[in-house]
Amino acid sequence: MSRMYENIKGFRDFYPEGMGARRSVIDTLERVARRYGFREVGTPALERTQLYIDKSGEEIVEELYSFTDQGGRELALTPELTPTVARMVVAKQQALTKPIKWFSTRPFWRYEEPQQGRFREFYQTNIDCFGSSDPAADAEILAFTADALTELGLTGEEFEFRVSHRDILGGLLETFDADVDVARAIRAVDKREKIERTAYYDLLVESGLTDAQARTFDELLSADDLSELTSFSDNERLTDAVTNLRAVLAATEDFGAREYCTISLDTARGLDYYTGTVFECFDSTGDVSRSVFGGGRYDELIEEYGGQPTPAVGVALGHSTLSLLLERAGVWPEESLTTDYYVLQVGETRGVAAEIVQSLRGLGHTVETDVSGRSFGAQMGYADSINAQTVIIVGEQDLESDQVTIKDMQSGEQTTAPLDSFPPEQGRPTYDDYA
RNA sequence: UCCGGGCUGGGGUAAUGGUUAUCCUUCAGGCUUGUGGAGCCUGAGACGCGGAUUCGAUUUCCGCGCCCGGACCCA
Repeated sequence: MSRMYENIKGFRDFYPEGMGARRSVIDTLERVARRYGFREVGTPALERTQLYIDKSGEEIVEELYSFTDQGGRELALTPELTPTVARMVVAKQQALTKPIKWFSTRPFWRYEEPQQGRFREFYQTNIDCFGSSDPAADAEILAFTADALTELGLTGEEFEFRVSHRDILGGLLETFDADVDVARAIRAVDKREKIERTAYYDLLVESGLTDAQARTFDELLSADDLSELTSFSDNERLTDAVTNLRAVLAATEDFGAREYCTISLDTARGLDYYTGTVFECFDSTGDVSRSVFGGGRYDELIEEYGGQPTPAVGVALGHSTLSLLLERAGVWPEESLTTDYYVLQVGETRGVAAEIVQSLRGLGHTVETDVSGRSFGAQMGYADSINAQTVIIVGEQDLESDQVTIKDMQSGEQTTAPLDSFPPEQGRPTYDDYA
């Protein structure tokens, strides 16, 4: 049979084995988020297109799945969470106690060309904190992220957070010349590691720096000692940024996350969205070339959306790059089905079998039984294919002596258990309990 | 939007301008209403879509779609 309908480019199906692995990753991320007191929010798949135009400009529309609905509204599938949660904060600002700490895991959509680790429909877990400008709030986001990754099985050997501050670049550029196109220069910095050195200087010069300034600028960015910056200039924006970054790093020390953080001044994170701390997570081994995910502080967005001035900091963990990182580190969850029990029927034993099945399910176990009228051999083959740990054979022969047979599928050994005490009131009965 | 490489049963593959498209695996059933991961038997299942050239196209050419990777972009 030929395929009637092809996939939509960049959209993926997840079958049970792979979905099980994804579910386990999501559960881990969310479990850690809950420990930090982040609360889950639910958000719509559609927003008014204007929400994104206001934040990112008219050009953004071509990156969106946007359309006019039957009521004439211009809508778009959400390409990211931040505008939505910002809108939510503005809508109920007075009612919400601060800090507002939220998380959510859900799909987003962008009309882009798929590449490694990038799809048109992709999943993110977003963590945001609104209402605190204290460095501890930034540090808590970093600490959460570090805890989540280590809980997934990664170690500090496998990832690093490159941390910077937006005003370090901005302040530094201010000291050179008022005419520098800061956004353009920052975009150049973001490419620094990807392009030729001369091309990088060219980009800096295009943004308004002289050759000599470009060289000085580059040298200062390479410094891992923040005091080199403050001794170069006493520009207030710059020195404030250095002070703030130091405070954030000191707080990560307190939360036990400092060891994962590296000062990396060429971490810029795209356009002028962020206002303070910015950070990206990278694969230390270099196998995943793009950043795994990123976050930072955006203190002005709530006000821009019509709310009271409200500082904010957050991170978005993209599941597609995260799964690349986990796979290459060898800690991606196993993609196989598991089943606690298969209850095998032989002859007309469905009544008794169903009772056992429902009792085991009542104990919280995953239990399957025959729903196809299959033969003994076929049922055994099916039990094997779903990775059943234990098979309970409910056969006419067993019932004649008021017993069931319990078979351990790993070893192949089997024994019998009395029908009137199986299954017990609690626990997870196996072959070993009756051998 | 642009560039490169792909596309043959569910997965992996072979061959071919002309008869019934190869093999492995998988799936379903059976040998086997009382034993799965071994074997045997039977069955199911494919040339991505459209157009052109041709007596004839899965094969050649063009367009499109999808997949993989890259550029741009990365909120």
